[in-house]
Amino acid sequence: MTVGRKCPVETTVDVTGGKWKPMIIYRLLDGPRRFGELRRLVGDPSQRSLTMQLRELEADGIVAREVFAEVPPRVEYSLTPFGQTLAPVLMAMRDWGVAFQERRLSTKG
Amino acid sequence: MTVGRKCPVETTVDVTGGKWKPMIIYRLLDGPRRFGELRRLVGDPSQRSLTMQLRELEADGIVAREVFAEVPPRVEYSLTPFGQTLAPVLMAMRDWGVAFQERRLSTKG
DNA sequence: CGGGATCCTCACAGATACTG
DNA sequence: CAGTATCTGTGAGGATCCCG
Repeated sequence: MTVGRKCPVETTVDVTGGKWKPMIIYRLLDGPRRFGELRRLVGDPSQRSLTMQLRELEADGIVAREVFAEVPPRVEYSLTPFGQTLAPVLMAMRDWGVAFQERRLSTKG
Repeated sequence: MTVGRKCPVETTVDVTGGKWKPMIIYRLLDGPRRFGELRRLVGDPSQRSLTMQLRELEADGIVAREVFAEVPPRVEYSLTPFGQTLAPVLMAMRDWGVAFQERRLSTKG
Protein backbone atom coordinates (compact mmCIF):
# COMPACT_ATOMS: atom_id res chain seq x y z
CA MET A 1 0.00 0.00 0.00
CA THR A 2 2.87 2.36 0.85
CA VAL A 3 0.73 5.13 2.25
CA GLY A 4 3.50 7.34 3.54
CA ARG A 5 2.94 10.66 5.23
CA LYS A 6 0.45 12.40 3.00
CA CYS A 7 -2.89 14.11 3.19
CA PRO A 8 -5.38 11.96 5.11
CA VAL A 9 -7.86 12.20 2.25
CA GLU A 10 -5.27 10.69 -0.05
CA THR A 11 -4.64 7.93 2.45
CA THR A 12 -8.30 7.00 2.44
CA VAL A 13 -8.29 6.99 -1.33
CA ASP A 14 -5.31 4.64 -1.31
CA VAL A 15 -7.16 2.19 0.92
CA THR A 16 -10.68 2.48 -0.44
CA GLY A 17 -9.79 3.39 -4.03
CA GLY A 18 -9.88 0.55 -6.52
CA LYS A 19 -12.85 0.00 -8.75
CA TRP A 20 -14.77 -2.35 -6.46
CA LYS A 21 -13.56 -1.62 -2.96
CA PRO A 22 -16.21 0.90 -1.95
CA MET A 23 -18.95 -1.46 -3.11
CA ILE A 24 -17.33 -4.41 -1.34
CA ILE A 25 -17.11 -2.55 1.94
CA TYR A 26 -20.59 -1.17 1.52
CA ARG A 27 -22.07 -4.61 1.00
CA LEU A 28 -20.13 -6.13 3.85
CA LEU A 29 -21.63 -3.58 6.21
CA ASP A 30 -24.74 -5.77 6.13
CA GLY A 31 -22.79 -8.79 7.33
CA PRO A 32 -20.49 -11.58 6.10
CA ARG A 33 -20.76 -12.73 2.52
CA ARG A 34 -19.44 -15.65 0.56
CA PHE A 35 -17.14 -15.01 -2.37
CA GLY A 36 -19.62 -15.70 -5.16
CA GLU A 37 -22.41 -14.00 -3.31
CA LEU A 38 -20.32 -10.89 -2.81
CA ARG A 39 -19.25 -11.00 -6.41
CA ARG A 40 -22.83 -10.76 -7.62
CA LEU A 41 -23.70 -8.08 -5.09
CA VAL A 42 -20.94 -5.68 -6.11
CA GLY A 43 -21.67 -5.88 -9.83
CA ASP A 44 -19.95 -9.01 -11.07
CA PRO A 45 -16.25 -8.22 -11.40
CA SER A 46 -13.87 -10.91 -12.63
CA GLN A 47 -12.81 -13.43 -10.01
CA ARG A 48 -9.29 -12.17 -10.20
CA SER A 49 -10.29 -8.57 -9.65
CA LEU A 50 -12.49 -9.40 -6.70
CA THR A 51 -9.83 -11.63 -5.19
CA MET A 52 -7.16 -8.99 -5.53
CA GLN A 53 -9.28 -6.24 -4.07
CA LEU A 54 -10.22 -8.50 -1.17
CA ARG A 55 -6.59 -9.39 -0.56
CA GLU A 56 -5.65 -5.74 -0.42
CA LEU A 57 -8.47 -4.95 1.94
CA GLU A 58 -7.32 -7.88 4.04
CA ALA A 59 -3.77 -6.58 4.10
CA ASP A 60 -5.03 -3.23 5.29
CA GLY A 61 -7.01 -4.85 8.07
CA ILE A 62 -10.37 -3.87 6.63
CA VAL A 63 -11.65 -7.30 5.70
CA ALA A 64 -11.39 -10.69 7.40
CA ARG A 65 -11.33 -13.94 5.45
CA GLU A 66 -12.62 -17.18 6.90
CA VAL A 67 -12.23 -20.50 5.15
CA PHE A 68 -14.62 -23.33 6.03
CA ALA A 69 -13.39 -26.89 5.54
CA GLU A 70 -16.48 -28.00 3.69
CA VAL A 71 -17.45 -29.54 0.40
CA PRO A 72 -18.13 -27.59 -1.65
CA PRO A 73 -15.56 -25.08 -0.42
CA ARG A 74 -16.86 -22.03 1.37
CA VAL A 75 -15.06 -18.78 2.09
CA GLU A 76 -16.66 -15.93 3.95
CA TYR A 77 -15.59 -12.34 3.98
CA SER A 78 -16.53 -9.86 6.65
CA LEU A 79 -15.51 -6.46 7.90
CA THR A 80 -13.09 -6.34 10.80
CA PRO A 81 -14.00 -4.01 13.66
CA PHE A 82 -11.58 -1.56 12.12
CA GLY A 83 -13.20 -2.03 8.74
CA GLN A 84 -16.51 -1.11 10.30
CA THR A 85 -15.11 2.30 11.13
CA LEU A 86 -15.41 3.00 7.41
CA ALA A 87 -19.19 2.97 7.76
CA PRO A 88 -19.46 6.78 8.02
CA VAL A 89 -17.51 7.18 4.79
CA LEU A 90 -19.68 4.71 2.92
CA MET A 91 -22.87 6.13 4.36
CA ALA A 92 -21.84 9.61 3.32
CA MET A 93 -21.10 8.32 -0.15
CA ARG A 94 -24.41 6.53 -0.36
CA ASP A 95 -26.36 9.57 0.80
CA TRP A 96 -24.61 11.79 -1.66
CA GLY A 97 -25.14 9.33 -4.48
CA VAL A 98 -28.86 9.47 -3.85
CA ALA A 99 -28.80 13.27 -3.93
CA PHE A 100 -26.83 13.31 -7.15
CA GLN A 101 -29.20 10.92 -8.86
CA GLU A 102 -32.19 12.98 -7.81
CA ARG A 103 -30.47 16.12 -9.00
CA ARG A 104 -30.04 14.65 -12.46
CA LEU A 105 -33.80 14.38 -12.68
CA SER A 106 -34.52 18.02 -11.77
CA THR A 107 -31.66 19.84 -13.52
CA LYS A 108 -30.82 18.99 -17.10
CA GLY A 109 -28.94 15.71 -17.48
CA MET B 1 -20.31 10.17 -16.96
CA THR B 2 -23.24 7.87 -17.82
CA VAL B 3 -24.26 7.14 -14.26
CA GLY B 4 -27.42 5.20 -14.99
CA ARG B 5 -29.54 3.56 -12.32
CA LYS B 6 -27.06 1.87 -10.07
CA CYS B 7 -26.09 1.69 -6.44
CA PRO B 8 -25.72 5.20 -4.99
CA VAL B 9 -22.27 4.34 -3.68
CA GLU B 10 -21.18 3.51 -7.19
CA THR B 11 -22.62 6.78 -8.42
CA THR B 12 -20.52 8.70 -5.94
CA VAL B 13 -17.46 6.75 -7.02
CA ASP B 14 -18.17 7.66 -10.63
CA VAL B 15 -18.27 11.34 -9.78
CA THR B 16 -15.54 11.56 -7.16
CA GLY B 17 -13.35 8.71 -8.39
CA GLY B 18 -10.34 9.68 -10.49
CA LYS B 19 -6.89 9.96 -9.04
CA TRP B 20 -7.07 13.64 -8.08
CA LYS B 21 -10.73 14.45 -7.68
CA PRO B 22 -11.08 13.84 -3.97
CA MET B 23 -8.05 16.01 -3.29
CA ILE B 24 -9.33 18.73 -5.61
CA ILE B 25 -12.70 18.85 -3.91
CA TYR B 26 -11.09 18.69 -0.51
CA ARG B 27 -8.85 21.64 -1.22
CA LEU B 28 -11.63 23.67 -2.78
CA LEU B 29 -13.63 23.35 0.41
CA ASP B 30 -11.35 26.09 1.77
CA GLY B 31 -12.32 28.46 -1.02
CA PRO B 32 -11.57 29.29 -4.67
CA ARG B 33 -8.16 28.48 -6.05
CA ARG B 34 -6.30 29.37 -9.19
CA PHE B 35 -5.23 26.63 -11.56
CA GLY B 36 -1.54 26.59 -10.69
CA GLU B 37 -2.23 27.10 -7.03
CA LEU B 38 -4.63 24.17 -6.97
CA ARG B 39 -2.17 22.10 -8.89
CA ARG B 40 0.47 22.48 -6.22
CA LEU B 41 -2.02 21.90 -3.42
CA VAL B 42 -3.27 18.56 -4.70
CA GLY B 43 0.17 17.08 -5.26
CA ASP B 44 1.38 18.41 -8.60
CA PRO B 45 -0.38 16.40 -11.29
CA SER B 46 0.33 17.19 -14.93
CA GLN B 47 -1.58 20.15 -16.35
CA ARG B 48 -3.45 17.83 -18.61
CA SER B 49 -4.54 15.54 -15.80
CA LEU B 50 -5.68 18.41 -13.62
CA THR B 51 -7.52 20.04 -16.50
CA MET B 52 -9.35 16.84 -17.37
CA GLN B 53 -10.40 16.13 -13.81
CA LEU B 54 -11.60 19.72 -13.43
CA ARG B 55 -13.58 19.52 -16.68
CA GLU B 56 -15.31 16.40 -15.49
CA LEU B 57 -16.12 17.91 -12.13
CA GLU B 58 -17.44 20.93 -14.00
CA ALA B 59 -19.63 18.75 -16.20
CA ASP B 60 -21.06 17.12 -13.09
CA GLY B 61 -21.86 20.49 -11.56
CA ILE B 62 -19.37 20.08 -8.72
CA VAL B 63 -16.89 22.75 -9.72
CA ALA B 64 -17.34 26.22 -11.19
CA ARG B 65 -14.77 27.80 -13.47
CA GLU B 66 -14.34 31.56 -13.68
CA VAL B 67 -12.06 33.19 -16.21
CA PHE B 68 -10.70 36.67 -15.47
CA ALA B 69 -9.79 38.85 -18.44
CA GLU B 70 -6.45 39.87 -17.06
CA VAL B 71 -2.81 39.79 -17.94
CA PRO B 72 -1.41 37.42 -16.97
CA PRO B 73 -4.44 35.15 -17.42
CA ARG B 74 -6.24 34.03 -14.31
CA VAL B 75 -8.72 31.21 -13.89
CA GLU B 76 -10.32 30.41 -10.61
CA TYR B 77 -11.98 27.20 -9.62
CA SER B 78 -14.49 26.88 -6.83
CA LEU B 79 -17.08 24.48 -5.55
CA THR B 80 -20.64 25.08 -6.62
CA PRO B 81 -23.27 24.99 -3.89
CA PHE B 82 -23.98 21.48 -5.00
CA GLY B 83 -20.30 20.64 -4.88
CA GLN B 84 -20.24 21.81 -1.29
CA THR B 85 -22.70 19.07 -0.43
CA LEU B 86 -19.78 16.71 -0.87
CA ALA B 87 -18.20 18.16 2.26
CA PRO B 88 -19.51 15.37 4.53
CA VAL B 89 -17.98 12.75 2.25
CA LEU B 90 -14.60 14.44 2.20
CA MET B 91 -14.66 15.12 5.91
CA ALA B 92 -15.46 11.47 6.60
CA MET B 93 -12.59 10.47 4.34
CA ARG B 94 -10.22 12.86 6.03
CA ASP B 95 -11.19 11.69 9.50
CA TRP B 96 -10.80 8.08 8.56
CA GLY B 97 -7.44 8.72 6.91
CA VAL B 98 -6.17 10.16 10.17
CA ALA B 99 -7.40 7.10 12.07
CA PHE B 100 -5.76 4.76 9.58
CA GLN B 101 -2.43 6.54 9.78
CA GLU B 102 -2.49 6.44 13.56
CA ARG B 103 -3.39 2.77 13.46
CA ARG B 104 -0.33 2.01 11.39
CA LEU B 105 1.78 3.33 14.21
CA SER B 106 0.20 1.21 16.94
CA THR B 107 -0.30 -2.08 15.08
CA LYS B 108 2.66 -3.52 13.26
CA GLY B 109 4.29 -1.14 10.78
C1' DC C 1 -16.89 -23.12 -5.17
C1' DG C 2 -12.96 -20.37 -4.55
C1' DG C 3 -8.96 -18.80 -6.42
C1' DG C 4 -3.91 -19.11 -8.32
C1' DA C 5 -1.28 -18.37 -12.70
C1' DT C 6 -1.06 -16.23 -17.34
C1' DC C 7 -1.83 -13.35 -20.83
C1' DC C 8 -3.89 -9.24 -22.69
C1' DT C 9 -5.77 -4.51 -23.36
C1' DC C 10 -7.08 -0.20 -22.97
C1' DA C 11 -8.05 3.87 -19.97
C1' DC C 12 -5.90 6.96 -17.82
C1' DA C 13 -1.90 9.53 -16.11
C1' DG C 14 2.66 11.64 -17.19
C1' DA C 15 5.97 14.17 -20.28
C1' DT C 16 6.74 17.40 -23.76
C1' DA C 17 5.91 21.04 -26.88
C1' DC C 18 3.10 24.66 -28.57
C1' DT C 19 -0.57 28.58 -28.18
C1' DG C 20 -3.55 32.61 -26.59
C1' DC D 1 -0.55 31.64 -16.55
C1' DA D 2 -3.63 28.42 -18.25
C1' DG D 3 -4.47 25.83 -21.13
C1' DT D 4 -4.49 22.32 -25.92
C1' DA D 5 -2.37 18.68 -28.77
C1' DT D 6 0.42 14.30 -29.16
C1' DC D 7 2.79 10.69 -27.95
C1' DT D 8 4.01 7.26 -24.69
C1' DG D 9 3.76 4.02 -20.55
C1' DT D 10 1.95 1.67 -16.86
C1' DG D 11 -0.86 -1.08 -14.36
C1' DA D 12 -5.51 -2.10 -12.75
C1' DG D 13 -8.65 -4.90 -14.24
C1' DG D 14 -10.77 -8.53 -17.63
C1' DA D 15 -10.62 -13.29 -19.94
C1' DT D 16 -9.22 -17.90 -19.66
C1' DC D 17 -7.46 -22.13 -18.01
C1' DC D 18 -6.43 -25.03 -14.37
C1' DC D 19 -6.43 -26.91 -9.64
C1' DG D 20 -7.74 -28.34 -4.56
